[in-house]
Amino acid sequence: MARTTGSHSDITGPKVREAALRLFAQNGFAAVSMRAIASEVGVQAGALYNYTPDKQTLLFNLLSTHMEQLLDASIDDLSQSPIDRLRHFVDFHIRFHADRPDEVFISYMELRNLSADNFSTVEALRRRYEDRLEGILQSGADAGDFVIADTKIATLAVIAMLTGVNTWFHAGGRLTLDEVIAQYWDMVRKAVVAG
Amino acid sequence: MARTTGSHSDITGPKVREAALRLFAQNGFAAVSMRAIASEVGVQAGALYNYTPDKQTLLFNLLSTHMEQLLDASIDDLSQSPIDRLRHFVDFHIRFHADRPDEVFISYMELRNLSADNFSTVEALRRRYEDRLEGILQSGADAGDFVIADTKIATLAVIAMLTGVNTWFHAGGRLTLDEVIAQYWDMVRKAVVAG
DNA sequence: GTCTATATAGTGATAGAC
DNA sequence: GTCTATCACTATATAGAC
Repeated sequence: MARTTGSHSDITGPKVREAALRLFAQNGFAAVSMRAIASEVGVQAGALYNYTPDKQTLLFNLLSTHMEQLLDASIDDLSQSPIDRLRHFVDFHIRFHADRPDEVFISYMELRNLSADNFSTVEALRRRYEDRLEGILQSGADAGDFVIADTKIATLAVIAMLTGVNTWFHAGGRLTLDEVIAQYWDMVRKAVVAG
Repeated sequence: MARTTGSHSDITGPKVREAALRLFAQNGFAAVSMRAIASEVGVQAGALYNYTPDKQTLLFNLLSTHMEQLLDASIDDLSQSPIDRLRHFVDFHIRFHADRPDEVFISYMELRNLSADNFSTVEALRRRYEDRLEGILQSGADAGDFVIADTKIATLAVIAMLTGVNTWFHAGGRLTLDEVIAQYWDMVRKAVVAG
């Protein structure tokens, strides 16, 4: 397949998103210039506008794609017991987030830099993910497996606790991810059962 | 006490810090200009430099002051039982942070905008606070009151969970702060005792 | 598709008048 | 202590050549 000289859309597009993701995570959306992204990709700033209409859309695409992948990957098997569904959620959440530190970081840090419309879209996706965990906790509470005063609070508490792993975990550190997951599962399990 | 016309140092100084805090929390350090801060205070941009040598120092002072106040206020009574010390920590942490949403927010969001030296200073204060909780958990584990696989992980998990309250709690909402604290205490207590 | 050049506007910080 | 004016940069985004 012959290609016009200088035609690299299929290569440059992903490189722009990867560079933007890394730089946004490292320095913050507002502190990263289009020139800095272009420099990282190896093109001039003007060329970036072949791949995004503006800087705002670039950020939005990174965040919405991440949230959609999170929702696609988080499968809740309703045929299992609430305790098994919760165990799976904890394992999945920590692994998925540990694999994508930059995406997770900007998803928390750069929400306020989204336009109002874009924020609503991302926020709706986040709520759907939270609802998935709340469904598990509610099922367990209804079945008498869990003792939870308020499932919404418990949902937010568990997610905050699990996502916090990303602020300190690094592969090759004192503990393996399996060990970390085991202890978090132990704490989450105890926190929601009778005690 | 006579005062020279235009001399408002004792008023303007705090106003500058308050405006910077509010704007940094709302829009992010990098997105807030000195002109925007000045406008909020009611002076021209040049006047701000009577109160801070530069924008970086303004951020640093907000963060370090907050961390020092946190450390000063978090008193751990070693004569109490580990469970009572932990209960007090949970209650204190949630209340202190709920009272200072802007300070807490920028303390997490703007760490990367600190210079290397300033970051080290703030980071050291944060570690001292974490160590306070880890001391409680270790005492309880040593006494057999708590069952904790790794006290460092448990420390980070509990702090992440408690600080997460700030992302959603607003006074006057569905639940009072007392109710929120009661449920978080229930979850934390169960998570660290035998189960 | 990428380049160079540019329009337009904003930035942190400083100098000197009052 | 605050003002106005300004320096030296940097920003996003666009136009038109190739």
